Amino acid sequence: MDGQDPSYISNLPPSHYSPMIPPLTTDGKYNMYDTNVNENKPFNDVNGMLQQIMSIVDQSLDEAQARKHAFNQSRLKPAFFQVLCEIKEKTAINIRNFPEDDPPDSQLMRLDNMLLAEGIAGPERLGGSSSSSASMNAAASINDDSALEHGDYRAKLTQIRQLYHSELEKYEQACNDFTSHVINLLREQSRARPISPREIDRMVSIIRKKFSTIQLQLKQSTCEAVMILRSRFLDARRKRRNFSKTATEVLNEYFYSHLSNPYPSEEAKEELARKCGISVSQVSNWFGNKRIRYKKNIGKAQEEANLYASKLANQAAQGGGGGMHRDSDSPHQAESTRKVRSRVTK
DNA sequence: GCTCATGATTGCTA
DNA sequence: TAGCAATCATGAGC
Repeated sequence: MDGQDPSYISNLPPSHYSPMIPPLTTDGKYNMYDTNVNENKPFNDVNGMLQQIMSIVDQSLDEAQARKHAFNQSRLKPAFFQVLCEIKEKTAINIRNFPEDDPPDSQLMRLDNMLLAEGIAGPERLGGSSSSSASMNAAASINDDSALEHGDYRAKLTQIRQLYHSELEKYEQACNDFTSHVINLLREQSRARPISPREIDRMVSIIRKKFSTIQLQLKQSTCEAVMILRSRFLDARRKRRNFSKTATEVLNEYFYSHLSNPYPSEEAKEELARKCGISVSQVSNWFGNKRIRYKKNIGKAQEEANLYASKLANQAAQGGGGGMHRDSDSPHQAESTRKVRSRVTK
């Protein structure tokens, strides 16, 4: 929609324009050379103003500037432009209308939440993210190698965070620059064209939407980078580490001292996890593997069982004790004992 | 490089 | 949902 195309006016009911608009020529254009139109006619009626504007493209730059200046001085100009703005609102401009109060994009919200959770977005936290830190701490508590990797992980996460913020800043700067440029341009143009403040707002909104699409892509690629980093550092299969000797001993001691019921309760698992510096799920994995491998190789396991039995006997003789509860401490365990015995003899 | 040990994962069952 | 069984992937010893 520009000021040189009068088509939107011709679509209006005659009451809107007939007294003002010059007669149309046979090819559908306005007769710029109508004898009633004086080229130097001052901007003192709407018909004349329209004619002056329509013919402005045929003039030299100086002439056009002079006419534009005179036009801006006209007392009718504000009302005239207001009418034209209303016409634009009611006609062609509606095609470009879009809902101004879009619901928040769910994908964007998911990405924002993830970036927050990973410590990429939001205020910087010591040690990076809380969730990833927790999982990394569990992994890193076993040995120094893991601790080093933890540091490496955090360094890489910080790198991603810095890159994300620097890119985000660039996008925001570019968006603001471009928006203010367009606003200035439209305001300048509004001196000679019917551009309402609402139309400017709409244009700003369009620009912001375009830039937010770019931001979305940035957030997506940042999330991907974090995912790749996490899978590289946290993929347990690739980074499998044997538990420390102490941890294995603690677990074996519990296993063989509860051989008839090698099913630690949640509390026992937590205690074992704390003692061994591993997670509860690792304790569960260990007992799962241990039970199945014990069952498969009961001969060899028996030797190991004897070893731990004598060790426990020594501890008992010295008045020590492992601190963990023994077999048949509870009715629940007695029931479990029956269960495991029937399973092992399957 | 091969073999065995071992921690983790997956699919299934009760 | 916990546990079993099979399997994968990696570590460690030789």
